[in-house]
Amino acid sequence: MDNIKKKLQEKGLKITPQRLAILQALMSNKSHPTAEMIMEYIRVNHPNIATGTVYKVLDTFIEHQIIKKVQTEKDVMRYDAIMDHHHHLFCSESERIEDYVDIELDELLQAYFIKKGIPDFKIEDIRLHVNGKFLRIE
Amino acid sequence: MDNIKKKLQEKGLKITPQRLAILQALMSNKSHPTAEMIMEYIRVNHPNIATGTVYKVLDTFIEHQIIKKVQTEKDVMRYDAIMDHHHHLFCSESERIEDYVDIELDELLQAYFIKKGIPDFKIEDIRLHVNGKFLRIE
DNA sequence: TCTTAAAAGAGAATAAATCTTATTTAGGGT
DNA sequence: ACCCTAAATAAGATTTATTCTCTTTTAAGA
Ligand SMILES: [Mn+2]
Ligand SMILES: [Mn+2]
Ligand SMILES: [Zn+2]
Ligand SMILES: [Zn+2]
Repeated sequence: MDNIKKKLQEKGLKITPQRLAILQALMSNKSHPTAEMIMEYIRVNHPNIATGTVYKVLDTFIEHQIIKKVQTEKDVMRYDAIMDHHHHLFCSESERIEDYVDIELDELLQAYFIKKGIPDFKIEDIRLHVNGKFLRIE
Repeated sequence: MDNIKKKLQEKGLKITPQRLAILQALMSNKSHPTAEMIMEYIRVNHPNIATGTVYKVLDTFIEHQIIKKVQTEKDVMRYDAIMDHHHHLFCSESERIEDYVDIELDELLQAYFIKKGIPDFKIEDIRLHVNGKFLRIE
């Protein structure tokens, strides 16, 4: 919880109970939760937190690069507190999304694109969306 | 327009003016349009098409693998009529999304994952989301 | 041509996200 | 420690994208 505070301070953000709760929720839940799921989780200790506050805080975190959005095919956004470069595994028959870290792959891609490039495009970031099936229940 | 009809017939779908218009709109517009954009486009010739019909038709097309959704960080879905395997270039400062076809890359990735695999996961499809900036105005 | 299941139209309903305004609060300055 | 104020939150209305329900229309096979 102290390093959560530090994280906010580093970005020059005021430390509020709501921000701490939301960030803590995101950091302890690696399943890329929705805003709704975060609210449910923190309502236990913060019964009066407003929906708008949650969305506002999430936006603030994104702006300050504390969290990221995870794009899905559903009409609901999901959030990710892990900022180290990583890819995602999407289950093709459920909403499950897992992180996939692979430095060897990243190096391979980097080498490939440094050599080849993409015409008229300056690459900033490459992420894989790997669709498939998990062979083990989480 | 005839091969659009054929496409529907192949999937066992009834040929309706609405479906033809929507699929034609999608195939002539490579910018990964939203449902709203498709409606705007086809309203010129189909002024009475219902919003619900457009969404219903799009869903039907997705079910029958005639089109695909394109995931974005905005709260609006985008659609893609190109079904051949390809990746996407996302502009980090606008809504522009372009196709990126690279068979050499696909082969590289395939070789990599055949050799390495992902533990407890059966890969079905790999797509790159390349974020960056377009260096030439479209 | 007739029949009927499927599709479309109209508009209400929902769900996610955003906005507005009043109130509260964090934290720097005194 | 206390003030001050800009920033943050609460509450609830609003918007926007999407879905649903129900009625009417239509495609296409018999
Ligand atoms: Mn939405
Ligand atoms: Mn929505
Ligand atoms: Zn992640
Ligand atoms: Zn595409």
